[in-house]
Order: sequence, then structure tokens, then C-alpha cells
Amino acid sequence: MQSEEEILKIKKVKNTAVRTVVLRHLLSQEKAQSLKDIENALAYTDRSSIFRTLKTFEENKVIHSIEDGSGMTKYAVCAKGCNCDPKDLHYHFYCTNCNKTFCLFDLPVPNIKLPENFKLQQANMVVKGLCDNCNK
Amino acid sequence: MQSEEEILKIKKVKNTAVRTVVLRHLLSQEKAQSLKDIENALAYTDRSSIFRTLKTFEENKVIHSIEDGSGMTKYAVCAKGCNCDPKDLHYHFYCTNCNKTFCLFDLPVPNIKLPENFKLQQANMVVKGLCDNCNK
DNA sequence: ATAATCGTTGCAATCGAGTTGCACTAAAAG
DNA sequence: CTTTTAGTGCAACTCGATTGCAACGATTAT
Repeated sequence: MQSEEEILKIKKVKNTAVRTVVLRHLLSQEKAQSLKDIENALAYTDRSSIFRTLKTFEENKVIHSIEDGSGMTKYAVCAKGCNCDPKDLHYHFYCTNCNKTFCLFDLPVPNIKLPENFKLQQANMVVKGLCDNCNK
Repeated sequence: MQSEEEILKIKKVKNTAVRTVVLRHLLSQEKAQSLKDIENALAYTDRSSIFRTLKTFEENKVIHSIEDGSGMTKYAVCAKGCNCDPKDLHYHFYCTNCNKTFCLFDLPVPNIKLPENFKLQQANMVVKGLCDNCNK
């Protein structure tokens, strides 16, 4: 596992106190985190600072965002080597019971063939259901 | 093409004035519509009435909703025979230029194999890029 | 036919995630 | 050390979504 500092260096994002703690938090969670999740976890860091940090991270492909339909955008650290290209697509799983969102790196995304003259840029693919913990 | 009245009857949703015009509007559009789209199109119908109508339609599987990442949930009439089961899944295409959302009924959805003990209920799959009209 | 009941509608108010302006502070450049 | 630039915290605001409530309409019971 890379350290926060290493990741920021690789992605050419200046290291600051807020950025380090936000990234550390994201790395420490196995589920994608919402702004509110992060805000709650980092009690003394301002919401707007976290918000702008997430925007910076996303622009620099440190993290990717997921619209899981919960009404809150969630964020997860990109896998090593990810460029957020269509080739880096992966499914996400949203548990309708516990509201948690997982990255499904192991579930292959098929080759998406769009209609004539459509251009693929990116995708947001969320599969919903019950996670193993809630499916009992 | 079925009439509004026929669809509502089949889906066991009572027919009212607002429901008829909302459904008629949805049927008349080839792109998925947001609450605001519908509100603008139906000048004399209240937003909350449309909102509740859409909720009713969704519960009764008259329409399905799409979170395309634009910040506004969009709605489209279900295809004939659709039960909003996983088997009825289809991709959606969101044009990042004109902000329109299309249902891609012709793009096959692969068999989704989830991790052990996860249960699939539904999905929201949005592919983003440029539509044929904007890709020039 | 009239009264009671229940779902639907319109209006206004509210909620909450996201976003921005601004002043202040810290870091980088000169 | 001084100047410039970037980052942070606070407060206010935006806007889509949602709800409380009263009025209305249709349906059912009396």
C-alpha cells in the first residue's frame, strides 16, 4: 500500500494537512465515502475544505466519484494505474439496506458498443441489491 | 403504442388528470425527462403533484428512474412487459454536451456475477459521452 | 340523495447536499 | 524579508427534492 504522500506526489497534487487526512480516511475505508461520511469522520476539518479537496483529487485522478442513487456522491481512491479512462471502468455495488457502496474491481465490464456516431467518455455503473452482510 | 389509460389500467394505477398528462408527456419524449422538464412542459400542473405522480408511477412500475449524474433524476416509461427486474436492465446514455439521457435498449447487459452472497435487485448503469448530434 | 371517507392536488415552507464569496493564513516565489 | 499564490474556515446561498396542510374530488356508506 502506498502512503498518502506517495500517492499525492505521483498524481502531482501538493500535500497539505487537509489533503493528507482526507486521503488517509479514504484509504482506510473499504467502502466509498460521501462528503458527509468524511465530514463526520474528520471532526475538525471544514466541509468546504473537504469538498474542495475532493474536487482537486478528482481532477487529478486520485479518486473517482460514484453516483449510487443515494442522493450523495461517493468517492473512492482510484486503483493503482487508473487513469479514469473508459478502460478503467468498473461496476459499483450499492447496498439498498445499509447504503454502503463497494467498488467491484473483479466484475468485468463488457465492451460497450454505442449506437452510430456516439462517443464514449466515461460511465457510472451501479448495481443495487443486498451486500453479504445484509443478505441474511 | 398503448394509450395512457391502457397503461395505467394494466399497472393498476388510478387514472387522474395529472397522471394522464404526465404519462402522455413522458410517452411523447424520446429522451428521459427530469421533474423540471415535465414541470416546464406542463405549465399549469404543480411541481409537487408531478413529483408525487412520478413516485406513484415508479412504485407501480409505470416508469423507471435514472440517475445520470446531472444532478436531476430522470424518468422514462418502462418498455412493454418490463417489471423493473434485473432482467429488464438496460444501459442509459448521458450526453455530457446537451445533457440529454437516452435509454439504450439495444445494448445488451452482460450477466452480472456478484461476489458470494450478494443479492442483485436492480441497477443504474449510465454511460456518458457525446450523442450523435453533439459529436460533430 | 346526503354524509362520511379517502386519495389527489396546489401552495407554501422546509430540507439537505452541494457550492461560492470572502477574509484569513500558510506556503512558495522573488 | 517581502510579495505573490494557494489553501482553509466560516457563513451564506443555490437548487432539486420533499413534506405539511388545507382544499378538492371521487368513491363508499348511511
